[in-house]
Amino acid sequence: MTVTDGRSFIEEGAPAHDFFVVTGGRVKLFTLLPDGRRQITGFAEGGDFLGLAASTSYAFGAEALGGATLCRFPHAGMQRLTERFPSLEHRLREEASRELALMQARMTLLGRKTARERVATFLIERCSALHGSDVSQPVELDLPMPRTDIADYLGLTIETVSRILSAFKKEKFISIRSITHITLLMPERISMIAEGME
Amino acid sequence: MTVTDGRSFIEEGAPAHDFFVVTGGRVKLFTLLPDGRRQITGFAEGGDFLGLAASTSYAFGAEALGGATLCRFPHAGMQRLTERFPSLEHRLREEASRELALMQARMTLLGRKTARERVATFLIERCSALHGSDVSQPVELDLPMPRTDIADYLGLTIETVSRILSAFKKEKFISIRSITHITLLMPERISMIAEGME
DNA sequence: TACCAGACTTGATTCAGGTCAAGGTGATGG
DNA sequence: CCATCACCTTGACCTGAATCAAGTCTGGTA
Repeated sequence: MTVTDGRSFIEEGAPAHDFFVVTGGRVKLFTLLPDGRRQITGFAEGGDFLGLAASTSYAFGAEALGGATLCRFPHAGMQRLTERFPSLEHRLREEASRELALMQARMTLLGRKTARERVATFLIERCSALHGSDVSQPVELDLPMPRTDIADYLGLTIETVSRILSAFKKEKFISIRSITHITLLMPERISMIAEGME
Repeated sequence: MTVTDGRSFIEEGAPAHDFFVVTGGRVKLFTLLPDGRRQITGFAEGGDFLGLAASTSYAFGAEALGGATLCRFPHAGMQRLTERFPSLEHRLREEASRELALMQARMTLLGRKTARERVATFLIERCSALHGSDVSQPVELDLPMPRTDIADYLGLTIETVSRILSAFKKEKFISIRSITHITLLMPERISMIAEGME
């Protein structure tokens, strides 16, 4: 199943019949308020599961971020599979647990961190998604999502995200080679900021 | 296993050996930043599972809220149990999924809602935890947690929570019979505010 | 090479919620 | 019956991030 850029393939609140696995590209998950305010609750990429949080209806919407491919599994079929392979059930629970732990960290970010700390956390998060969490030397990052998405992910406005990236650049913590391509010059400093220790 | 009021029984970051079920009383889960800022990521009560989000170390701390009783299950024992009763694994996943959906809603609250909307959401949440989500007539609520905890749960300060409750009272949406005892006089109005539709 | 549209940046101003600082309240014990 | 302490409320003021408003950059097109 292929989804083109910006195409929505899960509608928040729609009855949940399927379960997805991202096989290629990237996807963003979000919830909306009636007046259009949006919270991006996560990004998913190759190998990630989608729809674990689904009961009878989806608790989130999902949209491709620059083209993505997915595998769709109807719930009924999944149930047959888990009955046949009980270890799959275990795997799914592990996946859900990992996601839960991530979300707790993100709740702390949204509830208690300053804008500067949020952006720093985001950079470090991207960084350890790609490479390990080695924070001792410069790292090149690719930010495949537009600033709007970063803002909606961090609970900020696009202007604030932009301003803080500029500030980090002026402070020589990062260099911005192009809109999507950023180098962390001092990852350990950014990591400190992310944890609220400046 | 009994835990007295305010007693901490899970240390954030400690190696996770156990899994808990709350059998009585209430418990709060939280994460801390190095400088003491706190985000309460959830409240748990009778029947709730704790530690689903645990991998090798706990992603959160936990503390009793006015005395609680718990059942402790070592991970190893759990594993033996799930091997014996595969349906338990399924049950755990369901629990984790439910929790995931709740957390997505909470991320939207923390990232995108105003203080007024957050407090309204909190009241409605408490309300539907006790009774159904019938929002048509006055409901009596018991808030067993101090204002500090409500504030840390909503990503606000205690002063803001207090001010907004007072405002709701002046607007005749609620009446405050005592610190812990609140009546929603117009639940449907509060519900509207919670969703950002005023 | 110049033009255009969409995305990003930057600046000026505003405001929601935080901070700081007094009070109030009510449960407990002397 | 009053003192004390912990928790809550209220007020005055401040500030970080939002909002409003121009620019600027980039990549695609002719």
